[in-house]
Amino acid sequence: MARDFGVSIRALRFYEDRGLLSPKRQGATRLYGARERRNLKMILKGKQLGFTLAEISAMLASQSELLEADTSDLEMALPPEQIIAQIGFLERQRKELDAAIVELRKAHCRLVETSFLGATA
Amino acid sequence: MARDFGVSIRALRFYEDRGLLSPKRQGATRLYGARERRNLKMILKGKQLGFTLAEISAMLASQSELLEADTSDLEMALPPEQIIAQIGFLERQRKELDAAIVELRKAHCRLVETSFLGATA
DNA sequence: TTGCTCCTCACGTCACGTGAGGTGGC
DNA sequence: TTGCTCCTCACGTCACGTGAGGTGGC
Repeated sequence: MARDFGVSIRALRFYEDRGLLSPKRQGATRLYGARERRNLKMILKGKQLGFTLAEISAMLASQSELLEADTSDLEMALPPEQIIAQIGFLERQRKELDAAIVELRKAHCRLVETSFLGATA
Repeated sequence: MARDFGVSIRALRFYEDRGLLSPKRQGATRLYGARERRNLKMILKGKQLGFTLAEISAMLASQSELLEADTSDLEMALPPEQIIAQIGFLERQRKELDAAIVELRKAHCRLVETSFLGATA
């Protein structure tokens, strides 16, 4: 049903298990409505931004509490400090990634050099 | 013993379980020698560069096979194509990280703006 | 004796993947 | 009847963390 979103059905079950989704049931079969689609959208957005499911769960909760406004969904559920913290977290990761990439590039260059030396020797 | 490396003892057990380390035993107590220290160094280097333990395991194996040269340890155990592949892999991750950071920054700006509006309104 | 480190299970975490075995409706 | 999708356990994966309960040597 809701695999227009490109997620596995197992993932949907898992989100349901964690309380992030709660589709209606018709017997055993799950029925995903507009609300579930909105929630799934937020889940995927949140994941893409590097939040854990626990954090996303909190966002969904705080969102359904103050369901007055209807902002871009995401930002209304996020306290600014959490955004700052998340940015810091992601930037640290990026630094580590960059360092690793640089080092691998160097290693590759050295390998190419030495193989040339070996070929011409 | 070998927590000069800043890894948990559980991690050492785990690496041993995976066959990446094989310390001698004196009764039940493990004795980590020079070889284990070298291997642990490679493990940590490999992890830092984003390789899985399975990949690192293969490196260690191929390294002990051709234990003739004694290059910077790391590069000798890495076929160039694998380096290239790993660089590509890490760069894809970095792109996703960058996109997420940009989006979070935008969201934060919008939040600050609207809170100003709210304060002056 | 107290306190320290070492040990071995073995379950918990994170976000799912992957069968195993069974059902409903066209 | 065949084939399809849906379902519910429940174990597997990745890299460990975290007790529970017991031992050796100063």
